[in-house]
Amino acid sequence: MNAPGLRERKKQKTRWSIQEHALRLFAEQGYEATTVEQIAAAAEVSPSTFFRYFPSKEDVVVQDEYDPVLAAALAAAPPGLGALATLRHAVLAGFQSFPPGALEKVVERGRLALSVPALRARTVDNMATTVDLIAAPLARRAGRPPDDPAYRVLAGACLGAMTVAIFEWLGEAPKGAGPGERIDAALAAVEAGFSGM
Amino acid sequence: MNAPGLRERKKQKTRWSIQEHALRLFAEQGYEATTVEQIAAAAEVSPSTFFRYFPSKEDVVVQDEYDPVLAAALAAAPPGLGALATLRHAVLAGFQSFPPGALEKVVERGRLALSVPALRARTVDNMATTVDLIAAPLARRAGRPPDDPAYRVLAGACLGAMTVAIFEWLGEAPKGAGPGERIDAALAAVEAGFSGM
DNA sequence: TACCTTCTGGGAGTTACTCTCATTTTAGAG
DNA sequence: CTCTAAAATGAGAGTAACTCCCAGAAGGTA
Repeated sequence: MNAPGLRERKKQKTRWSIQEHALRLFAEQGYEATTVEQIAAAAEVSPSTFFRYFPSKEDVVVQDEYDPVLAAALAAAPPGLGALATLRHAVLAGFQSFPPGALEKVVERGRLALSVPALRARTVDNMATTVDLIAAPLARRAGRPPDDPAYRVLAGACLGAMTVAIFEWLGEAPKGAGPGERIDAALAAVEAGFSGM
Repeated sequence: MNAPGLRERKKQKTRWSIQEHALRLFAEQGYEATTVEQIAAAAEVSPSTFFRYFPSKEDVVVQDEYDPVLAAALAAAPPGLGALATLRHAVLAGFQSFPPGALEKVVERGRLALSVPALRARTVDNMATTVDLIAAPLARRAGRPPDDPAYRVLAGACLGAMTVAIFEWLGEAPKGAGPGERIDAALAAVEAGFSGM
């Protein structure tokens, strides 16, 4: 019944406008040198409205769009695989569900998040909260309680490896392997117990 | 020649006083409800002085005392071991160099850092910056360049596993295995490639 | 048209943090 | 002990992120 009404469309537009202007200003002047007031002025809203759309200045950059994707991919992974194989399968599937053009934006935001300490902290912390998201379904598949410490440790190790792989990729010139392959290689190394190192 | 002079001793005392009063107030009223002004007043210094000793309110709680310990232990580890075995050895040695009474304070600060989002983010981010610290000496031992991506991924995986193990330990009642054993078990699982899971 | 809900803007207030400058305190030399 | 240079402190003003509150505008409905 709901073709989203004018109200909803306007809100979407406002949100998008705030974010676009913010990222542009961050790129031009740097994150800390850009004030919320400037962003609000550029997006033609009041500072009050800015904080209604984003609870903090950091949230304009940092947001978890990948968690639901990963959760869905984990749920859809074929049965009968080990925990690490399941995760590898899900991560690859999740990456393939991404439109190819979206990568540039991800890279830009990622680089920003990497270079500004406050943003990096938030980003890494988000990953830490993803531990449950990964550990619970993997444990369930194995017939273990969803908060099984062993599976949480496994999830932590995989997230740590993936985080480093992504940061490594972001820190490079855009040649060489894409993020999907990097992450898969990292998980493969975990699966092998880093044998030979 | 240097029995630390009066000046240095006084500074140490001031620093300690600020931190003690801060942690007490945080425990009594909560982190966010405690203002820097209150801490400064309790420690009988001016707010200016507070910021001379701690660059931010967060830094009163979050600080890296373990990195140098771990670095030293890594340097002192016996040669001939694989990367993961070296790390396990170093971590255990590092823990054993801790006075046993220090644990309670670590636990208190750890619980605080775990429950306040801003502190948790800082804590986790600190761990992320430890990747180099671990990866470089391990890579060198293997005759690889210190920024070898494979060793950075290994370090990331180990840090992820250790972080989860510590958080798991902090979240529990103080029964059961201590932090050293937890971390060692986590690293053992990594070394085994989480076989059987 | 009239009404109700939701969104917006503006203003006042709090707090973390920075910078500057005058004053005090300490260390060491004569 | 005294004088001087260096270091530490305190006080004040200023900025920016955020919060709360309230009045008015815009969207949806009868």
